[in-house]
Amino acid sequence: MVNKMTEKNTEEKIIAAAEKVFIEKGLAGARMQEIADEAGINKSLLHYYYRSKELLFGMVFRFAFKTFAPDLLKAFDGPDDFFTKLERVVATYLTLIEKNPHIPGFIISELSTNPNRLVEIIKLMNIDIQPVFKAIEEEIEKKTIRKIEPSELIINVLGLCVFPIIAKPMVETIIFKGSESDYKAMLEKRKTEVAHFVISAIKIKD
Amino acid sequence: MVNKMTEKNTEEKIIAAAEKVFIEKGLAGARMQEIADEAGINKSLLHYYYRSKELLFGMVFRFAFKTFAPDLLKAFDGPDDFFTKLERVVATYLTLIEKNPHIPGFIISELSTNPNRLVEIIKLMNIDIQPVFKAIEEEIEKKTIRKIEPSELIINVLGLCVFPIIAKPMVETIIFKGSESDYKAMLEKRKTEVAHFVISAIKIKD
DNA sequence: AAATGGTTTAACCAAATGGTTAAATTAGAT
DNA sequence: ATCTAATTTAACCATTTGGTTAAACCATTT
Repeated sequence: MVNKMTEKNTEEKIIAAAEKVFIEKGLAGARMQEIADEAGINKSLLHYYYRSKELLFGMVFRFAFKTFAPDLLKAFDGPDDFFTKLERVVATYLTLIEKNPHIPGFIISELSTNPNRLVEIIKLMNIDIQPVFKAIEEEIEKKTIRKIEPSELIINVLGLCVFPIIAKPMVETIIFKGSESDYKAMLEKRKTEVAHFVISAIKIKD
Repeated sequence: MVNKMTEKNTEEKIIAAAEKVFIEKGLAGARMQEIADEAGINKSLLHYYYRSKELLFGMVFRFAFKTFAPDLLKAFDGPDDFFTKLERVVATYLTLIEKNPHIPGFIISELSTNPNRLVEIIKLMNIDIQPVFKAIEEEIEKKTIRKIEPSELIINVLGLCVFPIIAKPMVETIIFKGSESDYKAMLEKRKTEVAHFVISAIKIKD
């Protein structure tokens, strides 16, 4: 056993480096040599452990997708009422992507150039949003929220969470006149404000 | 004069081809040869007319940005009341990006890898969202909408418009189980529903 | 300590890629 | 018709890039 637990072994170093480079530059923009340099190893080791650029990229992409796809849905079961869940989902998700701000854009961008990637990945993951659909429909029946297509509500919540992060340069430059601190403050505020906004759009008061 | 008005001249053919290829594949993924093939011309002509890949890309990027940045703001002046404007802005913008669905993702993605591009482009364009800020603040004062940060409202509207289009593969596959017609119907519906959603989130009824 | 098998490296390779060049072609002016 | 200047093309070039290979290295077993 080489692995001393304290320092990463080669495979881990490669994955960490590949994540960094691929997520930052995309499949087409990434260079195998840059990944090797980032990992501090010889380029041949990339092929020794992962065969090809495409295969290594696949690892990174699946990791990224798995990290970001399911958390949303899981957060939606539990005993709390719908609005509390919504608040929790948004706060959790925004915190997660705030820590990995390049990943949503990476996934969207790579899927845009190669939507096929999604087909394979979904086979291995079986994502089921049916429970979320059901939860929304129940609220509509209970008349706690107004009639709305569940798909529409889900898309809205996702868009409100993801957009300010993937569009950071534009938002920061144009809306906040280049002030990164204002941008960050906005992100922080959205952890509560997005749910607040959505709830005030759908809640039926009586 | 070579130009017969009916058929595009070489420069135009190049730009059209470059738009298609760059917007589809991004700067890093695009190939000069592919652009030449798409335009039906010799690769040397790309350099003859536009010097380098970077310069040709700059043309395309500025065109894309100019097409998509300002329309939003312009639609916001006029005599109509705030909610009518909002409805019009959303419908207009969604129609525009529906016809060019790859452009928003293209801009976001390229700015993500090189935010510096935005700095130059803003010099040539001077985008001023101040009027929109003001319009929102006035509505708040008039108590037609609840107290909300203007930046927050703008970001929300943009996110609700842009997200379902840039995330098409995910939305279509996961939320609509692969049904493109359902996806398209959703987009169509959003031309009115997004404004409706936003208005119900901010309107003060009395 | 010698053998073994996994790991790592330097050197190398073929294909791809952005870009150049010089010749050929074309269109308009004289 | 001939000249001229812009346009277009094929051939070429240097560099980059993903990938391979064979030798070196190193830890463990015997």
